[in-house]
Amino acid sequence: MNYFMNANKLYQLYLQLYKKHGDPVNLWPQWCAKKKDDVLREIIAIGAILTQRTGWRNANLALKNLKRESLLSLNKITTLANLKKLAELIRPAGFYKTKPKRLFTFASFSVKEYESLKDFGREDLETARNKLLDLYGIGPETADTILLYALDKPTFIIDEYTRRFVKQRKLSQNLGYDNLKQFFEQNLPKDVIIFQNFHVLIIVEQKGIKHSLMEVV
DNA sequence: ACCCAGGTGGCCC
DNA sequence: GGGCCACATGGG
Repeated sequence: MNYFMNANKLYQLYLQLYKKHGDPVNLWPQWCAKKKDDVLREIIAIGAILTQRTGWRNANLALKNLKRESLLSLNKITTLANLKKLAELIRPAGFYKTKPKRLFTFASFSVKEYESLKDFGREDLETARNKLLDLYGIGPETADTILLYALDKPTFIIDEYTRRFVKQRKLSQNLGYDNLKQFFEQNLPKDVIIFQNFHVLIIVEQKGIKHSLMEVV
């Protein structure tokens, strides 16, 4: 396979994007913040679920609705067990039959099993990742987004932007999730900051946007 | 009226 | 185990 073939080349590409677009902490200040409090960690995790197969404009509308009702926290979301109110508030994010259940399932897991998201973050990466993947509605991309940005764990996110980026630059033939994830992780220093930055830089490079996609903080 | 947007689980074979 | 497919909304 093409692992290990161009370790330095991929890192050079990262540095090139960094030079072109600047430090991602200035582009996505919340997601790349060095210090995150639990409130921010929870909002990032909630945002990761709301934005599944959905534009950020719509995910933001859902986040704003939750914030307006003072329900933008995992604890508060667990109080909405009948899902009707939750469905109503996050409706702009689409998929009203599945997303409320997904959000509630994740919130319940976190609140029941752990003191806080930071507490969940004390689990080692593989354990935490497997627990997330066991939850209804959390697939590899959402799990890795929560791990990388909400919990600051060194795991690489593969999303549509990453696939397009890899395809356009012909970095790898195999575009499967696990294959691409290994490709990035094995050809870069295992550093959470680099993983976070690279992912932001790929999106900025692909979309040309210069600001955080998540408006609510 | 179309098309798209940071996926996932449930089918089918 | 890989390859399809439905799923919902708001904005261009």
